[in-house]
Amino acid sequence: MRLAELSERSGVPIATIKYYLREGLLAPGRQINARTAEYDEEHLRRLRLVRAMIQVGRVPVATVREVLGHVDDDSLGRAIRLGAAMWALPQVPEPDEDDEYVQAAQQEVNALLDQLGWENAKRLTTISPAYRSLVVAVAAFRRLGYGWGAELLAPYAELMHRTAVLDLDNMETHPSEAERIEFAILGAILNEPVLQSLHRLAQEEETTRRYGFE
Amino acid sequence: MRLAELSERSGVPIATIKYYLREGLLAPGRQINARTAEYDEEHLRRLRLVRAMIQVGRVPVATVREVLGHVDDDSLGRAIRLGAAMWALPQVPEPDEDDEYVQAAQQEVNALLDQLGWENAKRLTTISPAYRSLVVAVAAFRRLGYGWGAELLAPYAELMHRTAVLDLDNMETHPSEAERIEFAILGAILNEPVLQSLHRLAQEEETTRRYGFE
DNA sequence: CTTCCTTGGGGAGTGCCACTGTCCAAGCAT
DNA sequence: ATGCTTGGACAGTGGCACTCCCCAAGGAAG
Repeated sequence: MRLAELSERSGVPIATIKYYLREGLLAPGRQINARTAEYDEEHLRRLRLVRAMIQVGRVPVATVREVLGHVDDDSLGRAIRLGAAMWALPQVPEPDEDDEYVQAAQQEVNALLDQLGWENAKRLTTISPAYRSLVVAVAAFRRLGYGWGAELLAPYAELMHRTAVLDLDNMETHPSEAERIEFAILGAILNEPVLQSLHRLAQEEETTRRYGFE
Repeated sequence: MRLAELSERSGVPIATIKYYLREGLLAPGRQINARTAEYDEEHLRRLRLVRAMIQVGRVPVATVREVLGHVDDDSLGRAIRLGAAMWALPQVPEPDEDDEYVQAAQQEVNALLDQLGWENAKRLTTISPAYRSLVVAVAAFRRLGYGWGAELLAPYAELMHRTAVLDLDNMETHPSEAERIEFAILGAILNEPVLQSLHRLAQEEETTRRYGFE
């Protein structure tokens, strides 16, 4: 298929596809002659994945390129490829280690991990972006005068753990290793908008149950 | 306190505070004379809230202004003020009603709401941004060939509902109505980074439990 | 064969957004 | 009085995700 058809079937404007090609998010088509290139179903699939990451997952273009590099790298083990996808996701600014609120938040989060018995996560605290962004968020609450301690966080963490179990159970229903990897990476990125939307819907539902529409 | 001190105590650069003042995110200080203005603790608190929304919550400046307008509007009822905060949050692009995947996703989500008995949420489908962004995310999955039906979504929705119950329970521990409103709005915005981080941490924990570090 | 339209490539430009640098006149401190 | 600081205004700046425009090569129509 030509560029025009690729554009039509994916719904992505031609100029944007050219941009993705230039940025290395999409492999070049098979060159038929100097001025014609041929694209196949695999290109279409990859293009849709890129679009989903950028538009639904709000992943920056540079990060998409990085994530796709891991997807295509057969030399990596499974945990590494999963980790590569999640760790490349958008991050909040680095926590300022000297800030007193950040230090307090760190202790709070560490206490939480102890309380939950998340030994593996504890070992990753120095490098995990998820740990760092949690610290930043908790510190922001504390700065505003809201104690957001391990005892309040724990029930949330428990629920999120169950969510992660669902994620991995779903992933394991896929038969082939390659498909599992793609689903996991896709899931790590696209699940979050789904969860966020469900959370907001649930808040609307629960708020109106308690207080009505007014 | 002067601008310089406000900057120092909040950690926000002076130029940025000036920008927020211009954008109407922060009330002007009490004018002492033509070239001096005085700020108080309330300004500091508001500034920290603005910063948290922008940096941790990734809320656009225009949206922050809108949300703060609702926070300060005493004429609104509680549910409206809560809704105003959540509905102003960043959105994915509008779903394209003509797209077949979007239509299928809509039916899927409607079936889910029926199955869960979320009657109130169902009544809001035409206007709720959360509903629309859920549809967009589910449609993106379907376009990539992954069925993401009500039966798979339901357990996630159940967990998110419990999360929302925790949110509102926490909110109700605050004694005054004004404080509850502020906490709810703040929570709606800052809770999401917390949840997202916990989710990723839980995924890391669960992945390494199942597959080790490799 | 010639004219005209289409195609893919590539660089430059656009629009948005969150800042940030510069300037200026008025205060204040010494 | 002199020089530093302050608050206000406005014009950049930089990053990012596109998007426009032009070009030369093919192919189609007459």
